[in-house]
Amino acid sequence: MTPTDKHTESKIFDAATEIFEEKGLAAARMQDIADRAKINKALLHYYFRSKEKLFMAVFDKLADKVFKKFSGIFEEDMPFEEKIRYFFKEHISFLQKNPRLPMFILAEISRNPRLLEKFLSKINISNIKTKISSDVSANLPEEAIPHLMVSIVSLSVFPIAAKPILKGILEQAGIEYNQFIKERMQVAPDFIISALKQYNVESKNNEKQ
Amino acid sequence: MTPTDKHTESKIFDAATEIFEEKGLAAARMQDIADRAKINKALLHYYFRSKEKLFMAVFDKLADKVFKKFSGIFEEDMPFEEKIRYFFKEHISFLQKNPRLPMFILAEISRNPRLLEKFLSKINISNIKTKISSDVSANLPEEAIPHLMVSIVSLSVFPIAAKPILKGILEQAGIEYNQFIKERMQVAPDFIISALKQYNVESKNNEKQ
DNA sequence: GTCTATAGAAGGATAGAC
DNA sequence: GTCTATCCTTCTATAGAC
Repeated sequence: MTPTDKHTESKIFDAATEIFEEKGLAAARMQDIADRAKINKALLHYYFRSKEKLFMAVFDKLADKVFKKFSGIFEEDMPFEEKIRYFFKEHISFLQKNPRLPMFILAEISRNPRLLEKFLSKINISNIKTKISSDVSANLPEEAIPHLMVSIVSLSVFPIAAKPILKGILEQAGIEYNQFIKERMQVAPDFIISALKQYNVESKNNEKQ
Repeated sequence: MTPTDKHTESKIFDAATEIFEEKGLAAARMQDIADRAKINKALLHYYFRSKEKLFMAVFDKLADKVFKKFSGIFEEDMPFEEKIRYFFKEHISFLQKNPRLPMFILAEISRNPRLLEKFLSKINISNIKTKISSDVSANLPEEAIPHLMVSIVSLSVFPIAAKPILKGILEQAGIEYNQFIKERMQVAPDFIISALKQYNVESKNNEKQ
């Protein structure tokens, strides 16, 4: 099955995904989507009723995709340090294949808080929290877990979400963006693991006093 | 001088700033801006010619504001560890006062790459790089500086830029967002400094071998 | 400088032929 | 199911009175 004989509905859906990811809901034009899908504008309404409904279908699918990736990783059964490395490898290579995805989700939610509900209904945060809790060295206190998680996500998502700016700044400094991101698959987990090791050292020193 | 007898031009500018930050260029309406400024829609065009020009004026001002804050901090004369702590304190409290600013800049640039040039022209990256280079312990190799910088910025910007999502997730876990961010002013620099200390320890061990 | 009224263009949505 | 033609609303922008 080649891309050209896919059914119309999925051609529309794929085109809509590209346009919405690129421009966001407000700037996207039904005409743009029809053009990219190589069909007539009226067909968009035939299949999806309205721009709003088409957008919601796309957003829902993409939010799902993100969450499957995010939460799946912590289910893997491996030692914590290895899991952190696995997370960054998996996650950054996923985001590299979908570089517009994080900014799309973040920007659309920040402009339409009603989308947040749709998003939150997909996660069960305490599941993940418990999982990590049992993983991490007993030295890390309960309250530190959410901070660790936010740090991990910040370090993995931000450099991809801010790609255009970061790419621009790095190039001013003579650094190639794609190479830099590849390095981060190693650098970022090193960074986190170092911080946790040092934390353990300091905890032991405090116990001795 | 009370807010009500400010000159019309600056009333419009302030209203436009709020609306554009909140909705982005594409979703913002000239009527919204006129309403918020409590003047007539025609006056917007009298003072700023077009929506595009009004937007550019706002974007330029806000990009300036961000960069003054970002680059200024590393000019301070203090030991590196203290500087990191100072950066997070200053930066997070700045972003808390302007919570929509980072997402506005990131989202608008990612949707209109022409804005990037305007933004980049404001920075001199090698200045900052040299400054940090001379700050950090001699143990950190040259190539690691950009990674350190990106990690610092990721950890400070992301939790604010992703506020709506993060707030939603934290509340599901029974954690209050503002309190959490306040804690990060301490947690994030601790995290970075720990990682650097551990890095130094490992470098010394390698030398011994 | 500020307002009302309106022109003019763009975009979402539908009717109706095939 | 798919197309052309067109309606109708919304929005930017301007004309012109005060």
